[in-house]
Formats: sequence, C-alpha cells, structure tokens
Amino acid sequence: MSRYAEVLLPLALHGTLTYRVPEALAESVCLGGRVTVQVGKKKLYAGIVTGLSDTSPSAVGDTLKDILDAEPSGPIVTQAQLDFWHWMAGYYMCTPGEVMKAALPAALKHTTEATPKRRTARDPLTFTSKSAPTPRRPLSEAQQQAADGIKKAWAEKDVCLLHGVTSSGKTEIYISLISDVLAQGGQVLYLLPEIALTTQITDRLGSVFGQQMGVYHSRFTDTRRAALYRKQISDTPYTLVLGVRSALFLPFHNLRLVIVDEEHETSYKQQDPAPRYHARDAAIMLARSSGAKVLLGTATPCLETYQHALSGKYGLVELKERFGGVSLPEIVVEDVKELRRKKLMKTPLSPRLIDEVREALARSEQVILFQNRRGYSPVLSCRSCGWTPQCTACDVSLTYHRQADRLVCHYCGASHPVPKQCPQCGDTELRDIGYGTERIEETVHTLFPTARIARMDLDTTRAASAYTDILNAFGRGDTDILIGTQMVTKGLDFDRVSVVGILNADQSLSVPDFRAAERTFHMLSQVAGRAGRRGRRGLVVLQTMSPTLPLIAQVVKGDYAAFFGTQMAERRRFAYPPEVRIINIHIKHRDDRLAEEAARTLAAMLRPHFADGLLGPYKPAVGRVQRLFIRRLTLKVSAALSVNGVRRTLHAAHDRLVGQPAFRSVQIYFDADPL
DNA sequence: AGCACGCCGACT
DNA sequence: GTCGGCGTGCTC
Repeated sequence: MSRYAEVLLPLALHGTLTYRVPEALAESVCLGGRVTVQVGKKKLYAGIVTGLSDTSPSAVGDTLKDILDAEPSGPIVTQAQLDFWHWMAGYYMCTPGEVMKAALPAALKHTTEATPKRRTARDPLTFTSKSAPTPRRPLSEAQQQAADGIKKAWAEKDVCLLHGVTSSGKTEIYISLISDVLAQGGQVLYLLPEIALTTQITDRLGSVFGQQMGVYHSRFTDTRRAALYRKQISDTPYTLVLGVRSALFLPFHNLRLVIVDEEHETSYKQQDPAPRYHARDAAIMLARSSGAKVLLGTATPCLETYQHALSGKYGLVELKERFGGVSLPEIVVEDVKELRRKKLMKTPLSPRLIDEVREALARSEQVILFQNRRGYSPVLSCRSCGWTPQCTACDVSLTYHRQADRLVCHYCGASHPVPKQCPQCGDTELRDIGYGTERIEETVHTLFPTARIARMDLDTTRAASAYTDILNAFGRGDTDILIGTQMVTKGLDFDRVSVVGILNADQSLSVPDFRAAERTFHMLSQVAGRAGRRGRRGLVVLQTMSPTLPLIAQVVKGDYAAFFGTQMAERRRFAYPPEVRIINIHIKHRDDRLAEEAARTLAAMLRPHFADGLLGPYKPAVGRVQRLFIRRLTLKVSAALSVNGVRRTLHAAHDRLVGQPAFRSVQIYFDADPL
C-alpha cells in the first residue's frame, strides 16, 4: 500500500509536491488519478498523481499534508499522456504544471467540478447533423491515386505530406483514410486551426461519421470540453475526434492516425502563455510514441515541412488539379504605386477592382475583400503638429475604432476615448491615416450603396455565434460583399464567390522578420483560393506597391516550387530555419535599463557556448508591451548540437542570472521553434 | 501562477 | 496612529 503520492499541480512549479495518502483514500489514489490537495494556507487544487511510493522523501521531513479527496473512478490521465506532457515540458522548456494547465479542461483542474450528470439518451456531445447522413463520395481517379500514395508512403514513413492545391478535394481523401482506420478499430485525431473548424467541415465529416465523431472546439463551454475529455478516457470513446490545437491533449486508447489539416497555419503554435508548443510538431511526437501515422495536409506547406518531404524524411503526395474540373483563379496584379502617381487611386480599391466588383454584383455573384487590419484607421495624426496617440503601456500607436468610437491598443487591448483636441498643440482636428476593415466597409458602402455588405474580423465575431452567423448568411447568399481580415482566408468554400480583392498585399511583407515572405505567400495563396469554386473561373485582384517582387509572380502563377526555391536560398544564406533551429529568449522588466542589463548579462553567459549562434540582445519591433520593456536573444542551433545539451546550458544560465539579486525580478522565458 | 508576508506613504 | 501599495518568496 503506497503511503506517499507525487502530485502534479496546474502551477508553474518545477516538480511535483508530495502528499500523504490517508488510509481511507488508499483504494482511490492511483497513478494518473485526480486528487484534491491543499496548497499553501487555504487554496485547494485538483492535482494528478504522477508517482506513488512507500517511503517519504527525506528532504521534506514530516511536514507533508494529506490528500483530501480522490476520484474513485480510476485514472483520468494515462501514462502515455504523462509521458507526452513530460516531453513537451522538456522540449518547449516550461514546467510540467504549465503543460497540465494547457492539457486539462478547467473543470478537471479545479476542485469545484459540477457532478457529471448522467447524460441523456440524446447525447449532447455527439455531432448531430441537420441534413440526413450522406455516405462517402466516390473518390476521383486523382484522389484515389493520392490516397494510395499516402498509404504507400506510410509503409515506410510515419509522416506524409499531402500537398494539394486549394479545392483539390483533400477532405474526401481524409474521409477515405479515416474510414480505413476506423474499420480496423483504431482512433483518429483530426486537427485543424480554430478558424477553419467551421460548420462546413464538421457538417461534412459529421454526415459521414455521425455518432462516432466528437468535436473539441475552444469556443465550446468548458463543461462540454470536460465531458468530451471524460468520454475519451472512458471505455466508449469517440473513435474520431475533430479538434483544435489543444485536442492533442485528449486521452486516446488506440490512436492510429493524426491528420493535421492546413499544417502551415501559424495558429498551431501557441504563443502565450507556456507551453509555447507547435501542435503539428507535437502531434508528430505524440503519433510516434503511439505508433500512429501522421498526415499533414495543405496547399502551401511551411518550408520546414516541405524540406522534410523533399529530403525523404516525410512521404510526399501532390495533387495539382482542382477537383471536378474547377480551374484555378486568374490573378491580376494592380500596381498601386503607379495608379497613385496617375491619381487613379481615389479609394483603397483600384478602378479595375471597383469595375470587377460591380460586374460580379450585376451577375448576382459574391465578392470577398481582404484587408488584414481591423479597426477604422491604424493611426490618427494631428493635422498641424503631427502628434499621434500612443498606448501608455505599449510602444505602439492606437488604432481608431469608429463603431466603438474609441482608440484601441491591439497589443494590450486597452481602450481610450478619442481626444477632443491635440494635447500637444490644441488643434481640434485629427486626421485618419491608413485603412482598417471598418473604414473599408464604409468606403465600399459608399461605392455600392445597394450591395449587402458584411464585415468579419475580431470585432464583429466576439459573440459566440457571430462567426458562424456571418458565414452562414454569406453561404445562403444573403450577403453580397464580405470584407474581412485573415478570417476570410481560411478554408471557406463558397460557390458563388467570383471576385476576391486583396487590398494591400504588401502589409505583411513589411514586417521585419525572416518569415514575412513565407507568411505573405501563404496568406495571398489562401485568400486567392477562395475565388471561383465551381462553374466559372474566379478572378483575384491583387493590389500591391511592389508588383515586380518575385514573390508576387510566384503567387500569381501558384508556383510553390519557385517560392520554395527562392526562400530556401535565403534561409540557407542567412542561416534561418529549416537550416537551423531557433530558440528565442525573451527578457522582460518594467525598468528598461534593467531589462537591457539582464539581457546583456545573459548573453555574456551564453556567448562562450554558442559564439556566432547567439544574436542580440536586441529590442523587438514593439519594444514595450503591457508596461514591460522587452529584450530578445536569438539562439540558432545547428542540427549537429545535442538539443538536450543546449537546454541544460540555457536553464543553467537562466538560474544563474535570476540568482543574482539585481535580476531577481526579471522575467525570462524561452520560445523554441518560434514563428 | 496565487497568495501571504512585509516594509513605506496618505488618511481618520 | 492605521490602511494599503505591490515587491518578493514559497507552495509538499
């Protein structure tokens, strides 16, 4: 009978805490089981038992507290999950407690869980389709070849990349492969970015897999997520789970296949808080330890993935034709600089784009306009002295939101009323500089007063169902023109969209970051793919200030290979991923001087180990966020170095630094494989 | 991460 | 004289 338990808590603690197992709970306390313990003076937490022993750890002596309660129904976390958590904490350099926080629904991390109500006959978790179940559609010859190719690749390799142009019918291939796995009694995890987990995809998969499919979405209530978690740990789990990033952490008994759809999506990487993990990479790790296969699907693979596919580490299957004979859209490039010079840019829409929109409306077709910036105008400026409202907590200018009539910081969320007069010179007029989606909406309304216009961005989709409502209205044809940020670029399939306008293709290129070109290529290709789904060939009007950039030509031709070639040459030349691995070190403090000093000291400690591989310290583009001044170090690690050795060096340097009294309050964290 | 303990400014 | 600011350090 074990008398002591190691308990993992959802806190940023380094290890576990040891508790005594009272006689009365001896039956209930088990490895992976959920227990209630007291931490500190009064706080109660739910913890997970990660170890059991008969001997008390000598370091703690007899100050141990008792476990207060234990769930009698057995483990809620499997050993495989614990191993996965442990790997993640090591690789992404955070504590296991932080991983636990990300992994479990809130209801399972706290002590106040509503007693699970026996669920009724009509299981609310199960997908219920509004339409009658539809069987699998027969695969086209190209799709069948792709499915066969994937299975062939899996005979030798664990990971296969399905590189298929937009609208090539990847979903039907997934359905075929999922069916195979389910028929053999295996489980499937289908990951997709939150933004793409729309009713379109759940409806399609639900109509085929119905009762066997569970959906794990971050917009669901926590109760619902906890219920799905519990179903998955039970002995009657769903065999197919469709979910976002964090669905990786669900328990699986017999995981055989993981599909990572839109694998290039940057939202797979968790930015803040820790664990700063990449769901695609973590999924590959999870699959490896479960003996499952992985399928990565996208029209625009991320460079790392394609590199692995070319090198033979991953299998590669390419689908170059759109399904059902739909042709790829025509992309016309509008030279905004030239049009401005000729004084033809009277609005943010070029005359050509205005004409195309008008004609599409006349044909009762739909239009998507993409402007990757929310709000009304990103900068206000005093007309006489040039003063610009800045955030008081971050080093950025405030964006004017007209609907709310507030100035909003897009970094910390703070909002302020618009000043009636310039605080610097007293002038009463502030000019709007630049265009956000709100202002585009206003412009488009002026240009097409009778058109039905909708806007989709973070501001219009705050309410739980708003996102779906906007898309459904567009899908029904109740909206003629949809204006939006990145949200409109993700995997939406609408048959009647014949014109897509990209208002400012350069915006994401101007970010000083080695991935700017890649991100731009992804975004432009994805948004272009929204045009012309069925029937007529779609048209994309791409407005740019730099029409001669090779990247623009590559987007226009849909030439992924050329894009890959030019980008890889740059990455090699300047030693960026996939050529090297990057670990970013973030240093934050309220005092700018102290942040700088800490960063320099840390850099000095690390430089002997990494020499040229260590860059910085430098100030990031936004040097202060939420009142904290930021410095950054970038570590480029060659593939030859032992990753574990690198981590040990980093942890040692970190501990040495914060061990110095002067730097005690400096916040430091690591970001492995940053985007 | 909480949360308490602890040492310096504006209130009854 | 006390209320409370948040800096710092611990949690079995």
